Amino acid sequence: MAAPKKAQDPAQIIRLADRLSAMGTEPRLRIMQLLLSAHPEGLVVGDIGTELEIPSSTLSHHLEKLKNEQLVTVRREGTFLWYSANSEALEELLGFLYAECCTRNKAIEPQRIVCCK
Amino acid sequence: MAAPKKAQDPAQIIRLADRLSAMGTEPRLRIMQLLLSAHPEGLVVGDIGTELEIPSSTLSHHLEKLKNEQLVTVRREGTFLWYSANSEALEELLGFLYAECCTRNKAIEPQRIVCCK
DNA sequence: TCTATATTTCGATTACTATAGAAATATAGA
DNA sequence: TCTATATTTCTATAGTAATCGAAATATAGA
Repeated sequence: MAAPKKAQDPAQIIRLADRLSAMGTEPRLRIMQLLLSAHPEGLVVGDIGTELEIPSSTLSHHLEKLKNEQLVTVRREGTFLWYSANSEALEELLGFLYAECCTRNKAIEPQRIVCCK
Repeated sequence: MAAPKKAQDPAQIIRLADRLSAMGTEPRLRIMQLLLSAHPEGLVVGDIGTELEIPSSTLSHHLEKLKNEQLVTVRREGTFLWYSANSEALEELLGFLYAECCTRNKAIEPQRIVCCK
């Protein structure tokens, strides 16, 4: 069995950076937010576009980017493509940030993330 | 007193997206990681550059970007500029992601972030 | 097969973003 | 003031990314 991925693993850092970047635009962050609110079924492309008022070709590019970074998954049902948030990728990302900020270092107290509000 | 910022606040989404984007390159994610490991004192620009092998002009641009997004703070001590991770901005970011994934929606179980590994 | 609808791909434009050498600026100390 | 060191700004280049209308493709159903 391979050793667990460390935060210093160059490939992991690059993957995490790419995922942060993929979520780092307003339209795509809204897409992720919307898909999470419809988790785990997800939403059809057309409904995402209608909800967020994004032209279909633009939306298609954004979804492709999120898909390339494994932040979303797709399944086809007839003519429709259902996009869902990929909780595994989000877990890795959130786990990394949590570890860096709250565990490996003590920049943020855990209860400020976990309990409050 | 102003109402607490909701996740739907357009300005907050844009700010969070900009911060995700700012951390969304390998060099800048490494810078943040390094600054967190030296938190709260932070590090001098030259030491960051030496550690990560980034030319000074390139590093300066990366630091400027992180500073513009409030992800780092700077203080001068003589000739040296000390950069530190800004835990408040990181807390907002981590809090948002945690809420979207674990609280508002149930895409990830909290204990998968908080306890494991 | 023909039509309607869903989604992507094409093509083009525009605008950022990362990079880094060289020059400029800032501070401390002699 | 002069020098040394730290850091930024200038300048340029190359690559990447966001946008979206129009055309192409995919699927279902009549």
